[in-house]
Amino acid sequence: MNPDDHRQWLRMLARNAPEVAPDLIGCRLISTIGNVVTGGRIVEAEAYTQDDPACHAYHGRRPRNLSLFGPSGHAYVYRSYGVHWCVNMVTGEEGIGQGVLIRALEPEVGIDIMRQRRGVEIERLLCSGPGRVGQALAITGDLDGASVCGPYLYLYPPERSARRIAQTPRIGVTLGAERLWRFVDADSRYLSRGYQKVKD
DNA sequence: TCGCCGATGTTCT
DNA sequence: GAACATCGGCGAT
Repeated sequence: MNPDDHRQWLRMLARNAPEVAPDLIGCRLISTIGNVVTGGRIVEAEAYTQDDPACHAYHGRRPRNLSLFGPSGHAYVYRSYGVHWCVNMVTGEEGIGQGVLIRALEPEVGIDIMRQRRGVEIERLLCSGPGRVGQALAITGDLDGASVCGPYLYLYPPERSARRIAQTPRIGVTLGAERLWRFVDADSRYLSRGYQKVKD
């Protein structure tokens, strides 16, 4: 990416999460952990904002969520249910506390490595869920706050843009459930769950 | 296909 | 204590 494109890319991520999330659909997320390259296309993402009771920033800064208040263009990695590592893209102005949870990828790079890490053969189950994405890409708390411009995590713009994007309630969220901030590639086979079409 | 359960870090009441 | 931005395995339907 040339410097101008790079700056524009970072400005894209500095907008508010509900605007960034649909634009992340089709982007490529790559991890290079231990000299191994894995990743794929983002097909499912959810927005969380500071005034949203489901957001980890809602109750203010905590040791765990500091990176969510850091500069956009970085990752916020947290442990879910004490078991899984989930990755977010930090968005918005620095200090606000918002981001986009990456919920599913279409596997593209290092598929056999991801099979090993996941202990699963079926490609469809490699990255279809936030905990699965973390495991397949070997993302852990060590990457909390890491830049998405390397050297461990990379986020690339889509190479083609024509996608049908659907908008649904977020998965597993009770507080703030009325916000339709889950965005999916409507034609992808790799979603963590299907979606019901929202009435026009 | 569904629902329950266990694993278990962090924060809240 | 309980809830939670989860997942995989199990048994019942």
